[in-house]
Amino acid sequence: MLKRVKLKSGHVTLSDVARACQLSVSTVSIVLSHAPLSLRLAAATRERIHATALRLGYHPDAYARSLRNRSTKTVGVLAYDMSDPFCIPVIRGIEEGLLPAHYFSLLMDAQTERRLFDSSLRMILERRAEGVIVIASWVFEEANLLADVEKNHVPIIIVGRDLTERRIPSFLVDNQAGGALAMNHLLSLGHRRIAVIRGPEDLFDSRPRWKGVQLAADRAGVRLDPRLVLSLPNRVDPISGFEGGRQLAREMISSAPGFTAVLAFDDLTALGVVRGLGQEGLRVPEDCSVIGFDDILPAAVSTPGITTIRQPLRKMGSLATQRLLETLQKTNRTGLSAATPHLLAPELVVRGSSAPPPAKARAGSASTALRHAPGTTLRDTPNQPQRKDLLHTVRNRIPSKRALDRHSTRAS
Amino acid sequence: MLKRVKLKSGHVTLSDVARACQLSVSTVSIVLSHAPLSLRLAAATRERIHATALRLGYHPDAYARSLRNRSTKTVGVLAYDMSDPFCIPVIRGIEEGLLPAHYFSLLMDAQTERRLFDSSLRMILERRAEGVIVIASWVFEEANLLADVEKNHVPIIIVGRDLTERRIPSFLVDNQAGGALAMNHLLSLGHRRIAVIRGPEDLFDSRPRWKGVQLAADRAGVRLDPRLVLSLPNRVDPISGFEGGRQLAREMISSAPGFTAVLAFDDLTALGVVRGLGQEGLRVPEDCSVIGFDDILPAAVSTPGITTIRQPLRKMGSLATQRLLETLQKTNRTGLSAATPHLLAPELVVRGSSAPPPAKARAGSASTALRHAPGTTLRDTPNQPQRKDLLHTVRNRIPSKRALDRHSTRAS
DNA sequence: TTACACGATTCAAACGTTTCAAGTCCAAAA
DNA sequence: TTTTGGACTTGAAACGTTTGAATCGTGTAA
Repeated sequence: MLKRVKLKSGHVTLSDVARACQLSVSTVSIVLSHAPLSLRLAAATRERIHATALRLGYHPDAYARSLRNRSTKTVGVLAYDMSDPFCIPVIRGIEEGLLPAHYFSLLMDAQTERRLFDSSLRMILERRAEGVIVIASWVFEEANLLADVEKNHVPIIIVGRDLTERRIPSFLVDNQAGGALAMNHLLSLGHRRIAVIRGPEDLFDSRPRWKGVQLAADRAGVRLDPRLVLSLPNRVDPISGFEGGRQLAREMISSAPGFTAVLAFDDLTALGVVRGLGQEGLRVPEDCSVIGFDDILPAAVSTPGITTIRQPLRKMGSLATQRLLETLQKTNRTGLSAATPHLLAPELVVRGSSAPPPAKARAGSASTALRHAPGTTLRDTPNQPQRKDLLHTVRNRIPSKRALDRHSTRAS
Repeated sequence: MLKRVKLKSGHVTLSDVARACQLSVSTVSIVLSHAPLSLRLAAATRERIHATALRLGYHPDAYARSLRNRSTKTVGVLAYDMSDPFCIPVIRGIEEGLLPAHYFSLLMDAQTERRLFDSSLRMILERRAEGVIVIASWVFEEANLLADVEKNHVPIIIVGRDLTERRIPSFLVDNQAGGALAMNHLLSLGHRRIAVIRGPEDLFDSRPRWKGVQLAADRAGVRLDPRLVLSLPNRVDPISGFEGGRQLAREMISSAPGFTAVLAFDDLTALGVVRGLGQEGLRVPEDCSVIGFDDILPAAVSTPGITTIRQPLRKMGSLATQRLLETLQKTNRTGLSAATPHLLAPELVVRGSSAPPPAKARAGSASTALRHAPGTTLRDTPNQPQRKDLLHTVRNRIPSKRALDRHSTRAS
């Protein structure tokens, strides 16, 4: 007949329910956790326990439970910067993969800060996430914490960056194919004098995208004017691309005017370019076309909509998650074949910002210079996670070298 | 000399470290948790323990620790939809408040789904968050789980919605002041025939914003044409406002043409309006001005930039967090004075989408009809959390009724 | 020699669960 | 009457920590 007067934590526990029911903790646990044994219990008892639990507002303590069960059903998700619109659809994809498996995401935002990246990863480790998905277009060099992740046998996967050289399975868009896709689109519209704004040096994506652009230009026999190929400065936050695009566009107009299209590193840069052009009195697309990369929300809702290369962001998230869950299934966790990155095929989304060059500029160009493969139609809906209808089939997960020609789709 | 061969979980535990050091678990714990007792320990021992822990990659188990300590240092953050650009700055503000207090956010995304809202809240309860912050422009009526939150003595705060009637402390923008601010801006530019797109019925913000708009119009003696006052349909996801704005703009052009400005419910709606006007051949701002509400990223980076009413989103997040932390400090948690909502002052951000009406329309209007209070200059930088320079001082937290006139600031 | 203090380390209990083995009770079979 | 068996319920240990109390040497004072 012991009677505890003060309950230390404000939370209702199993023993609170047990006391109220005049039953043992075990019994209550068995019932409330739907253990197989609960079938052996009198229906009336079960009923009573459930009712009491509901009345008291009991919720099992995930901490105690995980401690006992040694499973947290948790996957750590470490985003390099959640204020980058890039991250959100990826996170949605991850959520989409996690939900049916009854896993739970532990979402951390590194806010483009190294310090936070480290502390977040530590947190994920301390919270005993069973796996980690890192969303990083951003660099995290020589993070010694990653070694700790391995020491604790926590599988890790990265989205948006190729880290296969460190044996980390990687899911990212085929940047080279995307770069080529963008260039081919402009070429097929008849543009010949094309400005390119490359990404910042410290961003992994910059190089392969540029390579794809060059390749496509070479193939078409178009020479890129070096004065029209500039690089963004290293980014300090997601929107610095906008400022960069705006300024570089203005610089190019004064240093080497006469281009009829700008191929921008990403959508925010493209939006900056549109702004910069406007400030110089040029209209998009009448005077100059602009194409971006990523297909983030702002690109879709601005006017004109930004023609862009869509990254299957959501797909990247869900594929990465599936992969991680598969790994967690196996007891033998060595089999994370991280030999080659998973390159997802990008898709061209044509919106209002690209059009044939103005008549005066079009003079010397052979309009049928490029064969233009008829692609599937793609509606002009933004790459937003909540649109169920946006889950396009990615036709070839790892595109062949020839994929460059193939992708060209036309939207409204 | 007992020797355990198989370690069940892959994680390195205290006893692993202890064994490696030939010391007891207690000793190791004392050292690694920096308990006061650790000062009594031989420096050499301390050294050895730290070194071993580092070598093995030990990270304390947050679950076991919280269980024992009965404190999780966790605050649940429940966002109604993270893909809404509205949420991100608020989350940043929360993070900003949590970090210095060494609290940790448990971020959940309800994805505008009732089911997920419930399960997320349950999750937060099960993970023993010490408090909850709900970001909700969206409704969650009769959520019985909220009762459970109370039963477990978990303080709760809401951002973006007034729930003081349920005794929940609420932080939100002064919507009525904002609505008036928007209308006054258009009026002061000389617009008289103004279209208004009201928010959907099911959104709390719609009514007070509209009230402010009406009030301002009345004061200026301007009558709003009922054919030019339409409501958005209930939203299904964050970007449905865009589609709504686009369609309503086109409808209005055909049903009651001749308006010179559109006051849109929020930024996405405004962006939709710009698109819709464009499709009908109208240019912004030359033929028609557009003003939005919120100041989300897409409004800032589109061209022209959208003139808008900025919500101090980040501030809302950090104030709410501070308030929550104060409550957690006290042992007596009853003092959550939730009598009146905390209304933060909105700010007018002038960008390219608003300008005086076209000359032909301006004919009959008295151009000096309104006195125009000179406001502080506000730079045209987007309401993005990562810009440190964006932390404006909100001059009056709870604006007086006369605040309507006062706020009018001009940016580049 | 005993007692004592002191510094260094360890014991053991507890946090809220889950789960297996082991109860208890009662009616029916031996 | 004792045993058996089934239906229902409980005891106790464990998960990885933390922490106040206890232990163990060892050198010094009584």
